[in-house]
Amino acid sequence: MKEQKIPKETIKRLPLYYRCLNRLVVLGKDTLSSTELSEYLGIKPTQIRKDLSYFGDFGTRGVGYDLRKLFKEIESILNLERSWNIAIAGVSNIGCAIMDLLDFNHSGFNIVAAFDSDNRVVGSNIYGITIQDLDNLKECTADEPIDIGIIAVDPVDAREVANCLVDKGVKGIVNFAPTLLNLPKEIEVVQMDLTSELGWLVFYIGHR
Amino acid sequence: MKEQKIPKETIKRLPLYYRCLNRLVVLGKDTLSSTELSEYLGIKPTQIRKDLSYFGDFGTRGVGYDLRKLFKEIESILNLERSWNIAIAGVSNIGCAIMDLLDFNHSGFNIVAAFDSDNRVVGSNIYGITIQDLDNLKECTADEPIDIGIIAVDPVDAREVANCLVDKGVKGIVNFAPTLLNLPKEIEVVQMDLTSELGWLVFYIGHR
DNA sequence: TTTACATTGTGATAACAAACACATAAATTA
DNA sequence: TAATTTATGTGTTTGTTATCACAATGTAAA
Ligand SMILES: NC(=O)c1ccc[n+]([C@@H]2O[C@H](COP(=O)([O-])OP(=O)(O)OC[C@H]3O[C@@H](n4cnc5c(N)ncnc54)[C@H](O)[C@@H]3O)[C@@H](O)[C@H]2O)c1
Ligand SMILES: NC(=O)c1ccc[n+]([C@@H]2O[C@H](COP(=O)([O-])OP(=O)(O)OC[C@H]3O[C@@H](n4cnc5c(N)ncnc54)[C@H](O)[C@@H]3O)[C@@H](O)[C@H]2O)c1
Repeated sequence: MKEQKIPKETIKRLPLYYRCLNRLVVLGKDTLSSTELSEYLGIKPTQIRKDLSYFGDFGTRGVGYDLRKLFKEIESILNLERSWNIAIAGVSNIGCAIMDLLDFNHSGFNIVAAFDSDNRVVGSNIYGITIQDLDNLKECTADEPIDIGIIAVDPVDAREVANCLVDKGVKGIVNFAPTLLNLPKEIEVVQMDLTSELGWLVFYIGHR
Repeated sequence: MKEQKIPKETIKRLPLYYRCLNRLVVLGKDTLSSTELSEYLGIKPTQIRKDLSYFGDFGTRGVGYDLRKLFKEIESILNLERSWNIAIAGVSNIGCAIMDLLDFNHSGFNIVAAFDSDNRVVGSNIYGITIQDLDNLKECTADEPIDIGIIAVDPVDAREVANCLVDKGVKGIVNFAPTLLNLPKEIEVVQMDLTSELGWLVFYIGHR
């Protein structure tokens, strides 16, 4: 291992390794080779080893990796040892699906607040979280800091909501609305955009 | 313009250009420079010009691009002139959100079938589509071919459903379940995976 | 018509990422 | 204990993508 700039693509693969390892731990496996992992993930073993080597020498030559140890290492690299507070804006289909997903997985991502502008849902309780009015987002002084905001509101409202979330101090945003957000560059933004994905998908499907 | 391999990253940006252009057309704009588009999208103007130049000379030097013409060109490149038939598997939160989104946008993506295994929803009608039992997916001889399948079922069922969809002849799959699909390589797969995205997001948020 | 200016298209270069070849080291076998 | 096998870690090479510099070409003003 050598100090070196770590490719973004490497970081993006780590969560895949992490989840796969997690499942194998649950299945009671002990040791794992890069070749075996590569068969599960469809990622070449040399790629996996190179990715891991940016962070340390986790394996044993001739043997492979200690599954639990490697899992813990990746957990630590990704900052998944601590838990992260999440606020959800827009508690309709997508918003509920996410509350469902994160609550069920108790994955270290805690939903600490949920907001909606629809009076019919404000005040109701989902998974132990009381849905607040969006104005509360603007004004509330949260007990716990919110680390990440997830936007699942109507596309026309996404930008305003994003700005509110940034004002509240979130460091990252996941945006399900097909709306480009113009945020300070220190805020990490993940755009989950079905229509765009379909767009490039049909390019490739059509060219065969 | 010259015959040349087109970067995948270029293809992935085209839908962003496409949507932005669409909005500007609606706003009644006529002409657009790469610099202006770059301000909307946060993509460098040279990048935009290079991307477009793989497909032809669409602009006029000193002037810019004819908005409508460029829009039509990109539509044609991405194969969005024709419409695409989509089947949805799993009509719960995510499935409904997608039916909602695609139905509302009438975007050239037509939902022609929807499947679920839950007897309580099978037979009910959403947006004019009757939810069918998953067994129907295995047996039905569809009137219209299904081009793309969207998977929004429970993670443990995703693989089986994916195989059914492939048997039915889909050329591409969008998978919302956090499950890796092992499909023939000629099937294009888009993995929409919130947990993985959160994984790499917190890496970067944590390292500041 | 000439000059100044705006904007595109592209070859060349730089930055980034993946793949490869092989040195290294542990385990197993003879 | 030597030879063989297995599997990691990494410097080098190859491939891909972004950026840059600038020639080409159009518009508008002098
Ligand atoms: N990325 C994807 O895969 C994908 C798929 C489907 C839909 N979407 C998008 O996700 C978003 C949510 O879709 P949906 O079907 O779950 O929701 P929806 O469109 O049914 O409703 C949006 C919800 O947000 C609330 N809302 C609207 N404005 C708000 C505001 N300013 N503050 C707080 N809450 C507000 C509404 O009251 C409603 O509950 C939409 O933008 C949609 O286009 C994305
Ligand atoms: N990518 C993301 O952003 C994201 C976010 C939230 C949830 N998810 C995932 O999306 C999927 C759907 O989540 P949800 O909350 O909409 O649904 P859900 O988990 O509430 O229910 C799944 C639906 O699929 C149906 N189903 C289950 N097995 C099926 C089968 N074999 N054939 C047909 N239908 C079947 C069920 O009857 C139910 O209607 C889950 O896998 C979830 O983990 C993804």
